[in-house]
Amino acid sequence: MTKSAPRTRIQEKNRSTILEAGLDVFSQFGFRGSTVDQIAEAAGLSKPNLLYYFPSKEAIYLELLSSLLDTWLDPLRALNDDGKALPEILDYVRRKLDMARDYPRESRLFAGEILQGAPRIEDALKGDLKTLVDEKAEVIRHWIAAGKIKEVDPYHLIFSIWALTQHYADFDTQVNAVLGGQDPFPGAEHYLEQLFTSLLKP
Amino acid sequence: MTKSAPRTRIQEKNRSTILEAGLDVFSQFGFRGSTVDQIAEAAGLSKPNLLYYFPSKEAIYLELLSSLLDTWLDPLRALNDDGKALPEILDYVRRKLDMARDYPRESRLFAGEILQGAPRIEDALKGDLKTLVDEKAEVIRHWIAAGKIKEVDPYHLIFSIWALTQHYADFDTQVNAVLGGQDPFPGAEHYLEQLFTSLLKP
DNA sequence: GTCTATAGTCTGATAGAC
DNA sequence: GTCTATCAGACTATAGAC
Repeated sequence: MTKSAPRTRIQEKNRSTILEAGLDVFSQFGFRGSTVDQIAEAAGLSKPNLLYYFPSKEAIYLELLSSLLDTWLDPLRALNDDGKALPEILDYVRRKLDMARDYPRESRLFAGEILQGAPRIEDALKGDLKTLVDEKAEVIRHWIAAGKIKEVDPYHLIFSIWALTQHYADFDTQVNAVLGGQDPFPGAEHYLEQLFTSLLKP
Repeated sequence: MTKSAPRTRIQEKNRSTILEAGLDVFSQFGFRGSTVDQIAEAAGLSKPNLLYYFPSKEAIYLELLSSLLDTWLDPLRALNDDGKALPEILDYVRRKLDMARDYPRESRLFAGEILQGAPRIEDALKGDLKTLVDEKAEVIRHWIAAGKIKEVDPYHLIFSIWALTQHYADFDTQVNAVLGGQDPFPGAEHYLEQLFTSLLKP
C-alpha cells in the first residue's frame, strides 16, 4: 500500500505526524465524526498544509486502515503448528490482549469501521482475512484430531479470542465505568488464561 | 424517560415510526454519520415534518439511547440467586445471544456510543449500570463461596458474556466475511454453552 | 400537520501570495 | 512548503404558506 512517489525526509516526517494525529482523531470520533481541522490541529499543522501532504481526509483514513491491518493480524499469523497446542493458543490470547492494552486506538479504528459494515475493507475481510482464518482453523482442527486440545469449533474459538481481547480496548469506557477506574488488564489476563485452559485442556 | 406532553394517536404513531427509522439509520452510520434527511426518508416523512415531532436530530438519538438501555439490561436483571447457578448463567448467555441475533441494531447503537467514549450515557454507565453489575457480581460470589461454580472473577465473567454475545451483532460483517455468509448463531450457541460450562462447572 | 423555500452553519478542499 | 482567504457543497433547523 506504499505510494511510489519519492519523498524527502521532511515529507516523510510530516506524513507520519499526520497519520499519528489521524489515528488519534479517527479512533475517537470515527470517519464521519472527525474533521480535517481536528486532525490538522492535532498534528500541529494548518488545514491547507495538511491537505498538501494528503489529497483528502479519506486518503488519510484509508492509509491508516490498510497499513494497520497487517500489524493487526500478525499475532494470528504467528499461530503455528510447531509448538504445543494449548500454550500456542494461550500465547496468541496473551499477544492479542497486549495489543488491546498497548494499541487501543488501532483496535477502535477497526472496530468502528467494521461496526459500520466495513465499507472500505470488505474485500480484505473476504479475501486475505478469510484465507488466513481458514488456514489457522485447519491448524486447530489438526490439534483436535491429534487429541492435543478438546473438540471445539475452530472458527468460534478464533472469534471468541477476538471478542474477549478487543473488548478491553473497544469498550474501555464501559469496563472502566463498571470497575471504577481500576486497571482491568491483570485480572483480564488471568481470567482469559483460566477460561481457555478449562475450555481446551484435554 | 417518557415525555409528559400529551399526544394524539397519530402523533404517537409518527413518533414511533421516526424512532424506528432513527434506529435503522443511527445503528448503521452512527450519530455524526447519519443525516436528518436519511432518517426522514426512512420514516417516509419530509425533513421539516420530522422536525415537527422531534426538536432535533440529537433528541431522536437520545430518546433511542435511554429508552433502549433498560431493555438491554433486562437479561442481566433476570440473573437471580433463585435457581441453580450454572443453568442460570447459561440462560443469561442464551438470552444475550438471542438479543444479538434478534436486535442487532440496538446492539450496534450502544456499541457505537461506547466506542466513542459514551459521551451521552457516561452517567448511566457509572450509575445504574455499575450498581447493577456490582449487585450481580455479588450473586456470583455467593455461588462461588457455596461451591456451586468454579472460582472466577465475577466482573470479568460478566464482561466476557457481553463481549462474546455482542460480538455476533456488532462485528457481524467480519463474522459473515469469514464464514462466507453461513449463519453463525447455531454454532455460536453450542460453542458458548461449551465454553461457560467447562469454565464454571465445579 | 405537512409542505416548499431558505437561513445559517460547518466542513472539505482550493487559489494564490509569500 | 506554508500561510490567509475563500469557495462550494452538505447539513441542521426554521419561516411561513397551505
